[in-house]
Amino acid sequence: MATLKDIAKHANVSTCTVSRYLNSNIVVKKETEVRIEEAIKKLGYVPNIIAKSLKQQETSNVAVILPKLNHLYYSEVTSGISQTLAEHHYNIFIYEVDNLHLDEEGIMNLMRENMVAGIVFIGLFPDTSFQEKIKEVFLGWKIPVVYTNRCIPYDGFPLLYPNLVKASKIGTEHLIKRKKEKIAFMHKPLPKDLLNQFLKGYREAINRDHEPLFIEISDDKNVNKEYVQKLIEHQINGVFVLDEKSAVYLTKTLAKSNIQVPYDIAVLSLGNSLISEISTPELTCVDLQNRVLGQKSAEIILNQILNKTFEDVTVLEPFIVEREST
Amino acid sequence: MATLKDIAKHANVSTCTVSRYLNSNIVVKKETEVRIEEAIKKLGYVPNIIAKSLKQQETSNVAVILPKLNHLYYSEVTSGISQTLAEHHYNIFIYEVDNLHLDEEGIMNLMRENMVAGIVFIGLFPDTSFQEKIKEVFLGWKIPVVYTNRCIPYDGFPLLYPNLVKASKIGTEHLIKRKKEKIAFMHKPLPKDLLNQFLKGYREAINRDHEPLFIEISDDKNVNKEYVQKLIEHQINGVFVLDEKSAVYLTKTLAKSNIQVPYDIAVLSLGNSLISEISTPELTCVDLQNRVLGQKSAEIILNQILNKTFEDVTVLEPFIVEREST
DNA sequence: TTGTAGGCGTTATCAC
DNA sequence: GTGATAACGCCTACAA
Repeated sequence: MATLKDIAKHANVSTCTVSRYLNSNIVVKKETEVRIEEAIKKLGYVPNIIAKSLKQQETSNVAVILPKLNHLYYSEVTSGISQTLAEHHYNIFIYEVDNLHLDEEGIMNLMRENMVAGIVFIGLFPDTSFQEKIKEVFLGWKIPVVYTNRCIPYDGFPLLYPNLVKASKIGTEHLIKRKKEKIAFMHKPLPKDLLNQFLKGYREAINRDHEPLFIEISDDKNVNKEYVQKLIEHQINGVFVLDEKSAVYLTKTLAKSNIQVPYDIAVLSLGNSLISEISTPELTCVDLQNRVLGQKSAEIILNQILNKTFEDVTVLEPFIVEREST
Repeated sequence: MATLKDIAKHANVSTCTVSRYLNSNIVVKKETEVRIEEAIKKLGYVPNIIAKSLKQQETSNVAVILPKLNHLYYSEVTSGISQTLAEHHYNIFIYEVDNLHLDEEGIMNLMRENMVAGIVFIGLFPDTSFQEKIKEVFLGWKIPVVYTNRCIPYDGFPLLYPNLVKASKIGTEHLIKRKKEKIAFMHKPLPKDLLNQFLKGYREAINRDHEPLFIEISDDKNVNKEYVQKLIEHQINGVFVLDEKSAVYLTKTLAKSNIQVPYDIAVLSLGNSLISEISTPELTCVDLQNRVLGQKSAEIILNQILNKTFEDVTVLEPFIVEREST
């Protein structure tokens, strides 16, 4: 494989002339340029980024760390990241933590070993011990970090997440607008602080004399008649479901119970992926702007790398996508 | 950041002792080991893979090149790749070609620049001009390559795909077993060679006096009543749909037309993602083993890297997953 | 068992 | 405008 040296020799100039020409650091004589270009073409020269990275002590690789890729949420966010990074000629490493068999320390060492230019954590590591590790990386080793989609208080490194309080609020308001005033919340097991945010938005929207009904779906189950029974008992006519898959299974179960969606009970889900779109009936939902989330995450990483300013906390505004289920 | 040199100095040994100790090339005196370990811990040493890669002229980064990540098919295959590669401590680069704004030459140069250890192409580049480029990379520059999920004749580089003829055959057979003998094929626009494979499997399964009905769905449309009308005209009672999303929209449209699935018309889709699972009714489908496809793709790359033997062509066997739509 | 030194392909600091 | 030379951090012959 041809190297810079080979090009230099072939073009009768020094390596540094070639290097500077390629990086547009200097203007070279037209004649020199021609000879260099010719040599590059003839020898099929391609620069070696590894050598460059070693010399410059920085790579153009950004790591994305997430639980799993084969999920519409994560792949959408990641695709957004990938899009923005590609525009700036950065490469993207994917790490699925479940596959890594590494503890937090191991993951961080992996990042350092590979000299990644930045790290995007997506919705991960609820425990605070890891936050300390991330802070260490961010503050100590000065690796740009973004924490995407964990709604935690600001703690020294940039955060980026959707406004969950508002998501919950506009979702609830939408149901109320559809004359569904007895509204239940359905959700898979969830950290308490998250749940509190949803509760807050819900409270802001709801009539104060309406007793909220929170229904937690076991992690090992889908929504079934048992859950629908609860809805009936409480004379619920609107349900806000915190994940799309559960929302789908809810509508399925309602249909089997001869309960009409949205006439008897309206269903609104959080998250607007293909799932909501293809469900029967198609689900009205709160769009959390997943792709934008990814794009902005990448932007914040890039701004850090390029020493530009960036927001400590970026909050995305959710919006309603109306379909058939409300 | 501490380097090997620092460790060596701190432990009062030479860099090469440390290096060889770390790479388990030699056994060192217990005492030396202790001193080295102590230095590593004290200085927080992490090896620099970039420098290592430069020296060894090889990286442990494998590139996955695909059209888009935010799709259940691609993300599932990629997750499989990621899983197997992670087990062998390889990193994975993701390149979404739509975002790259690079022609084939540009993509290949990117691979060389980054000195990737291998490349997995997933379902891409139907035109043969690019096949030539890939062959050049594979044979000329000796970068391990796998071509995943393009059912083309063997042409010098390893191929890996599901048995589409069989997929089509067992799908058709399943419909026949359910007493649905007037079977239509529905599909989005498709390269002719692919279509021929499906046709072949179909022919092997079907009664010879049954005239096949192929329905192509416009790229800009979902299945609608117009298509259902065709089914009725031809007295179809079973449909084999070549993509899950279309299958879902077909069942939706059938429901709206008061046609019962599976009683009046059975529907069977190709591909077993979450989409088939959550559709109403849940779709019987042909599982193409997407995750396994990814895993095996990674294995073939690894075998090439490690100079082990590997199959030129690997064909995966599809199987039926029975749900409610047949 | 351990040390010395050269080089992987680049860029950067000088000097000319 | 251009060139020589020294790094970047690691591995590895070869030497001791």
